[in-house]
Amino acid sequence: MSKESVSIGLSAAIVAVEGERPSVLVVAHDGAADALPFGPFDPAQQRTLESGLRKWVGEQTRFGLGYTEQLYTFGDKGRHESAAGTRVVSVGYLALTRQGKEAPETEWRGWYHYFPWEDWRDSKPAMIDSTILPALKKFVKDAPNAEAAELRRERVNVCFGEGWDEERVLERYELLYEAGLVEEFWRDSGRTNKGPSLGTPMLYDHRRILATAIARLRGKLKYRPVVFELMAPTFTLLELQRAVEALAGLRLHKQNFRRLVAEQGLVEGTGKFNAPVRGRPAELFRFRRVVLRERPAPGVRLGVRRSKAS
Amino acid sequence: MSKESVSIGLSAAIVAVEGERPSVLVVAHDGAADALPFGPFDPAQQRTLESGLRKWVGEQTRFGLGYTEQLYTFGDKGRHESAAGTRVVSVGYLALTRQGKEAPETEWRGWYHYFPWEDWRDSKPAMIDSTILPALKKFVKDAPNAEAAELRRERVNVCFGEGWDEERVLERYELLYEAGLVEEFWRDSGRTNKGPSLGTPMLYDHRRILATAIARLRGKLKYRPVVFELMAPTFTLLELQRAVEALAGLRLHKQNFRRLVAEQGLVEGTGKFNAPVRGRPAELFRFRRVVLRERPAPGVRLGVRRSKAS
DNA sequence: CGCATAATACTCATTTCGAGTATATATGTG
DNA sequence: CACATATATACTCGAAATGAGTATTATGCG
Repeated sequence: MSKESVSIGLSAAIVAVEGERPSVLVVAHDGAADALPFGPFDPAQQRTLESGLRKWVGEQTRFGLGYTEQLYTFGDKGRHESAAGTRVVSVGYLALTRQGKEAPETEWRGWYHYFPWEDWRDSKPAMIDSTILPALKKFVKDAPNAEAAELRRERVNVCFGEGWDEERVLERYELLYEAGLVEEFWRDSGRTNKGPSLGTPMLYDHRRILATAIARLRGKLKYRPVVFELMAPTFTLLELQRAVEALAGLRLHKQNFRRLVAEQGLVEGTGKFNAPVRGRPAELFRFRRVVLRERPAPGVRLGVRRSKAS
Repeated sequence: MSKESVSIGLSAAIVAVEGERPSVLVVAHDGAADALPFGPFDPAQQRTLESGLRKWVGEQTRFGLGYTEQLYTFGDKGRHESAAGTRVVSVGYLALTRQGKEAPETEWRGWYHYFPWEDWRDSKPAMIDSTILPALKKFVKDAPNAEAAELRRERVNVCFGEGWDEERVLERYELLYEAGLVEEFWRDSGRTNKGPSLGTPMLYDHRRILATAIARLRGKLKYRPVVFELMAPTFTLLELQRAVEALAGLRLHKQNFRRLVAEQGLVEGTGKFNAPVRGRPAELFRFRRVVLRERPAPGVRLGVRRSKAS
């Protein structure tokens, strides 16, 4: 067995929501592609991978992390190599925080810059019908044989066909990658893209890690009360709804959303009210930490709405 | 930064179901603890982590893997160290297969040997009330301070309290580990256990990886048709139900289970029937692969039953 | 035939879900 | 102040999903 050294890298998709904008902390040097905060894992100093993560994220970004969750470990050759030629295996994490002032070299960026097709809040993004589906149709036709074409057709249908499943963020990104619709595909294969390039590209496989993070978060929303990690200590129900909508990329039915949240005992009123610009003042609520004890799987069930009316 | 070398290990929880027994492929040397098939990742030879996995699993166990899924990457100090003292970071995988003849050195072992408290099919396992809860009560009392005690109380309640959530396999194992109720805790801390030791221990952190695998599989069952990876090409609905029950560790309501499976279009009848020992013959069904195209998130929803009757 | 046993079909009450209407409380405008 | 507008909150309604059960059908066996 040959002896080639491996090093472990840690990347984190650090997510916050500000009003209606879900954002991710990126390291942006001029000219170079945006990157997720990334650091090496030092086995001599750190007892666990996660403590290593917390340490250098703290150093690099001055952020205290709240909820963190490991996402996936990527070790693909060619996707990420260190200068010395050692193989880098990167472990991706999702971390939730309240948006604060970013440290030097980093900035908050709305995550739909990277995934414009994932935001269905206003309406179905036009690019899906105008660009994505035609290009994917071609991708199906270009399959090497009939069986492969059938497989591709199924994937296209599951990802972008009838019945939008907001959780399939990674599947959609991977499909667009294979179809050559995102810049990373051309960069990784060393060729030049002559077709459309969707969304803002990122360094290495960081957009894939971010896709994994969004997918995981959208799923988790429904059965664990993770949104509250992103909210201020008190908030109105509409603010909470907007945060969930921002993350899920969908509009929710207001009345039903409040019913669900209330029924599940996720929040309690504070008796105080906000001072709205117009309209009736809304009560400020806080998260009821006790539900973690009371209910086996509390989460913000979505209560999606399918019609147009509000 | 000190220079300590790291190596990557790959472990796989290879799962099959035989009748009512969910089982996992283990490497069992006499005397030594059972281990998951485990091998080093050779960065020089392998392009991706998964291809590395497939290669040595094939060599060691002669098994072709079907569905595989990465689970989690563990790097805790002390939980797994190589002879040379290098730090081993292990990437765990879940793989599903149909049970066949095992290769030398490996054998199929029912996974409830390792997690006897997870099988609620007959009834709530007696050990929970007789052993686990009393010991955990003591664990809560032994907390260093009141706040820690409260945290521990919440965890105990979520893991073993009212409302069994069959997916929390990992959380429960970790809690039992910290409370010193599984052998690995004492082995890892170099002390001798004088209290109860629950379930069969495994090498290194393999039981933790297996717990992660079971948790993931139990979750996935409900929204992806993964059970069919474990079934023969044709099967009766009761066989399918028994497989799901075996994995989930719960009994389901027969009539409702068939309604769900049928309504979702997961299976189609073959027109053939089995030859039962007694009773009316059951139709043999096969998995309808097309649902992967038709429905966004097909899965075997459970239809849990809460009463005793069949 | 008359059981026992299992498969399959059908019924029913309750809960959940999506959608919508109604009412309450604020601001701003003429 | 009356009224339009905007937002918050409460309540209603029908359709579908869910949990639980009864009824009927098809076998083998004594």
